[in-house]
Amino acid sequence: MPAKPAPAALPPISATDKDTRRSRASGRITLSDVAAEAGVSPITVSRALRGERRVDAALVDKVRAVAERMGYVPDPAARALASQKSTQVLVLIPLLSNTLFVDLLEAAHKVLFAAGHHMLIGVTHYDSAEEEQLLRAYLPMRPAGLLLTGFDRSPGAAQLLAASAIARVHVMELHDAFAPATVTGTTMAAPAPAPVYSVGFSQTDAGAAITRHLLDRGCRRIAFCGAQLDARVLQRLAGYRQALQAAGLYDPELEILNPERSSLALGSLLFEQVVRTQPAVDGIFFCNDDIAQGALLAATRLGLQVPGQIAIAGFNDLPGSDQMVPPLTTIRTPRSAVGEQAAIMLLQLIRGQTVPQPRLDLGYTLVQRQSS
Amino acid sequence: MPAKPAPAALPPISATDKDTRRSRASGRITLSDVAAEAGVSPITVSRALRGERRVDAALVDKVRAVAERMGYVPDPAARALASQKSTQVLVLIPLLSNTLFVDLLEAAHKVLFAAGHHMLIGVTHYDSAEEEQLLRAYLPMRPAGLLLTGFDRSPGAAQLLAASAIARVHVMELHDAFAPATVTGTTMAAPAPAPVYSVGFSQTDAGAAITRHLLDRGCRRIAFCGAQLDARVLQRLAGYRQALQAAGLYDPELEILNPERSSLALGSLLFEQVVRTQPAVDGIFFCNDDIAQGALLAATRLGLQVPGQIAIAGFNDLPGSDQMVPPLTTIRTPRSAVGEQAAIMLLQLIRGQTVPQPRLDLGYTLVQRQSS
DNA sequence: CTGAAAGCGCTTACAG
DNA sequence: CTGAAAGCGCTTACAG
Repeated sequence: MPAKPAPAALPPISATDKDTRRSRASGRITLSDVAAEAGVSPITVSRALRGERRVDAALVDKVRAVAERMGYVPDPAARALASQKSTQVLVLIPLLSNTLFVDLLEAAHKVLFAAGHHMLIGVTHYDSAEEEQLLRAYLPMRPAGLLLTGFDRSPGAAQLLAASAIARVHVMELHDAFAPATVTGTTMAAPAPAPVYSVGFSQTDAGAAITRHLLDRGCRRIAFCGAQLDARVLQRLAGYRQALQAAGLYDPELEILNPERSSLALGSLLFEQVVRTQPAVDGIFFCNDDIAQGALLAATRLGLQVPGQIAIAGFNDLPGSDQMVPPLTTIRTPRSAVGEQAAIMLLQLIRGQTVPQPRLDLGYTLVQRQSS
Repeated sequence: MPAKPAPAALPPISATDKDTRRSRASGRITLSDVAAEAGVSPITVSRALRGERRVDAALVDKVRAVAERMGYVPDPAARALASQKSTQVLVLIPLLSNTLFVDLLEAAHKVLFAAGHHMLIGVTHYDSAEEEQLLRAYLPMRPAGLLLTGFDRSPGAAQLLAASAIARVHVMELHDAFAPATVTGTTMAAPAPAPVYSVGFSQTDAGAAITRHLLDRGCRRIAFCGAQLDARVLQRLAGYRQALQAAGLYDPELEILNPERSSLALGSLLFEQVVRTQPAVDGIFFCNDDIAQGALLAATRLGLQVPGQIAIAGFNDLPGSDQMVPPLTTIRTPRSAVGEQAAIMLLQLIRGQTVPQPRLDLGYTLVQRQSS
């Protein structure tokens, strides 16, 4: 029961205990305990421990030493209540079962944890209603900051965010640099639109790049297989279209779109569908590596030569893609760097520092392997 | 800035604003606001909203209606400070990049979220020092409960837990039913040891079962390939040994243990190692599906027949195992059920209810596919 | 640079 | 079943 480790002696009998303590005493070492021990006021301890400037350096050292010796740990709840701000950072991602987001989370966690923040992870399952529900549940916890995936929100979620004024950074997509400013129609100067912070890369450009790669490899009838159909998949699709239209080889018949969750099994299915219904296809761009991996396995089962008869490319460079037979050509996405840089940007916002690049483009890399 | 959505009119000038409000007013709707509106005391609102029994039913309805209409949301920080307990549940898992734990997390989240709790996820990376650091960081947040993986802890972590008295459930392993009670050596009756709560299955039995399956399929020289070498992998290894010793076919030379993180690439490597150094091996039990999948890909590359020349079995039934060529025989582990049941058990502990089965065995299933 | 006072928004424990 | 008082452990805002 006691928060402090039990002393070597047996615990005092409860009656005695009651006499000694206040009724609600938690047994916890508080700021006041440290203050009394150090011979200063609680506020000074508070300031010293938080690293506020205007405290005598010698005092800071002393207070810190005393706090350390007493094993003092600040109470996050009390802190949050008094300061109206918690140490938590709310991170909303679509799926935990996608390595992409796990890598992002790990990288962000590292930066935030080192800065004394804690991550509260919310999984939306690509469902904007779920996302809104999570925001409704977690925003009252007054998170210090918010990390969101992309820009697609329900109107309700957008309103919650607009009303909250919490520092936030969007990841994996870049904010449209030329978004129209909201015009108020008054004679007063319209307030500058709140800047939108984003860290990612152009999904559209990346989609175009891998499509051009397939063209360069000699493919002429290139299909697009998309699952999930979230905003980023559709951006990759847009890139695919751009590239094929520029080459004069675009054919809408070759877009295979399936709203189901991306998986190896779905990849096999989509591959078989393409092979059956579009036998002339000589290359496929899969919107994600897992469906591309499923396609490679299906090709093995069917005895089809990759890339001899049909070239295959994926997206994201997920684990295992380099192990496939043949190894998968793909786009490597900088998700760890995105998580890290987004966390750094968020810290800058939380601290009220200026952010050098509100729209941080981290690019992508074409990884050519043997499947194309 | 305001927590309420901005009114249609322009915001008042700040001087006026100052006159109207207290200096630290957050603009938030509080319990007192609801109480004033409903014509009762704040405590009654508090009790009504939390569903405490001893409040008049009609009053409860009224208070709830008023709270709803005003859009009142309780402040978690204030609640945590006053009650000395937060709504958070701390969940510590080894790795987020393992589907196993993600499934567990999703299932636990569902139960806990529905009960008004929030999950704080900590990733230990199979490192007990990291785990201890996470406990040190998160225990001061006074989580309502704890979900831990297995029973391996550093002494420091064990001490933190022992001193905290927080409700906790261990997952994925079952607590040893016959753990020795700590004897104090005093003449006083030793206090009954605190019960340990666990939800999982016997990793050892499951390891023995899949090994026996390989024996049943006619394999006589069966190798064990283990990566990561955490406690659960070692338990599977123990099961492997039991089964082979019982059959009189145990050979320590056939245990290939590698402490590296489990991955497809490592699986390929281990497989090639077995084939090269132990050509007589006719079956391999891989401690996890991902290395087994890598082995299957390596077999494809090498042109080895599975199971004709060598049978392969995995563990956990991870995504993609059913898609491999040939599909992978494995042990399906009930991680979603483990997450769900562990969450339910934790809620019972948090609420002070009795737990019908402190040691909940959810079993496992042998899934025979074409790789064996 | 340091501090006394007030308050953050709830719940506990005690009365009635 | 309802409430007045006190308090949870911090920080803010104001003085000096």
